[in-house]
Amino acid sequence: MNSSGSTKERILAAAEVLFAQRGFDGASLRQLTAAAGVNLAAVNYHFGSKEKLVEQVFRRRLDALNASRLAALSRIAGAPDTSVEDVLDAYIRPALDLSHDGSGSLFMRVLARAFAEHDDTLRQFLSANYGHVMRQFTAEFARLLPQLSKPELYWRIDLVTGALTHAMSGFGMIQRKSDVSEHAHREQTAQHLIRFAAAGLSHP
Amino acid sequence: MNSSGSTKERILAAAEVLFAQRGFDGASLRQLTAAAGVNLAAVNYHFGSKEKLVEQVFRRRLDALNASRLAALSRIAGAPDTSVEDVLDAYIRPALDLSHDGSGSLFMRVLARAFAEHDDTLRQFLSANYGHVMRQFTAEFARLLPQLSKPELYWRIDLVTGALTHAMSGFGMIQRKSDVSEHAHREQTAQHLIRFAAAGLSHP
DNA sequence: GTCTATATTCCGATAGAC
DNA sequence: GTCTATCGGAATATAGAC
Repeated sequence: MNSSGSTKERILAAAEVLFAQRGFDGASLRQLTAAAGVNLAAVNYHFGSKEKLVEQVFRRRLDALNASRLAALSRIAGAPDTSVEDVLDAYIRPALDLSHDGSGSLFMRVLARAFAEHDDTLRQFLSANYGHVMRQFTAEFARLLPQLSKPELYWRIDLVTGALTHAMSGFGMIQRKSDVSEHAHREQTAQHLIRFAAAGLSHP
Repeated sequence: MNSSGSTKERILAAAEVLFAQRGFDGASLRQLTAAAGVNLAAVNYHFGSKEKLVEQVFRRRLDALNASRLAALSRIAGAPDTSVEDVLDAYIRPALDLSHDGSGSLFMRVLARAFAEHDDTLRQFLSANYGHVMRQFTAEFARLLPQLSKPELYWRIDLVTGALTHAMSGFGMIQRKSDVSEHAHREQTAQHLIRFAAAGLSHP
């Protein structure tokens, strides 16, 4: 018996794992369809091409992830007692929750690869579909850090993005100790990230 | 007429550019030798395989880069008036200087790709050959930040590495303005990086 | 929708002439 | 050391039977 889910869904799940492990070029459709337990031709039938499959791998996660981020942000944006840490939490926690559900944790690696790829097509796709999320978060940071000039704020957010991508994709040197549960480790990661990023954003 | 340098050197230079642009899998030996103006068979003759060529691309830059970092560190390590910013400067400035010389700036992208690849062979190579550099810098940070526990310090250095890799490989959203010279832009990058990282490392 | 079979292109690597 | 020619295989993609 094949794993659960439709053919499309099984292809997407297998693609996420293999793209994280081997990259977009490194993972072939043959490996991918074999892992999904579907026929080689199924990818082109359901998605049209490998490139379109890549887009759908992003869409599957990012639609929910960024909606969750914006929902969390809307609950605190503009409030008088909101802190920089709160805004960072709204951005980071949805990604953390994602990593609890099965292979979701690997998606952050896929995202990190997309950053490193510098592929214009992919970057335009991400910017066109999810750019408004970053803009809303930036606006809230600007409200909370009025002493920073626009260029200065952009610099700092850019550096936070780097630290965040690095940490969330788990390619740091810190390895989870075997006596720490996966959940506790993720929570610890979030706390370190938030405090570090808040310090970097807020320093005089 | 072919570009300057020996065949080996021209292959290495072309490989650096293409690996940065297209990745290790994405750049083929055919594109690479065509760009270098050498015969397809030259790569296997001079390097043995594509994988060994990748190693040499790293060696060509990292030997000098890390020697320069350690030299800068040795001039300040252990001194009573050394600051966290000084140590960060010792680490970052050599990478900055590298980017002044021709295609050297692209090497930081190659390095960022290596991080994203998660390839064990490559990671072991980097750790075995250049791990001592990170250890010496970590020791100096530990001296300057005695209030931090070892795990806490490792966390923060890891996050700094993420921000640094992100910024130095230039895939941030901040684009250089046309009225700012490349040199001035790099200097500005370094200043932002150092202050940001120092804040993230030192916060209570 | 799923399959087999195949078209076409490209890959890394090497043999052997010069 | 450099070249041509090619091997053996794997890549994406598609045509057409079921």
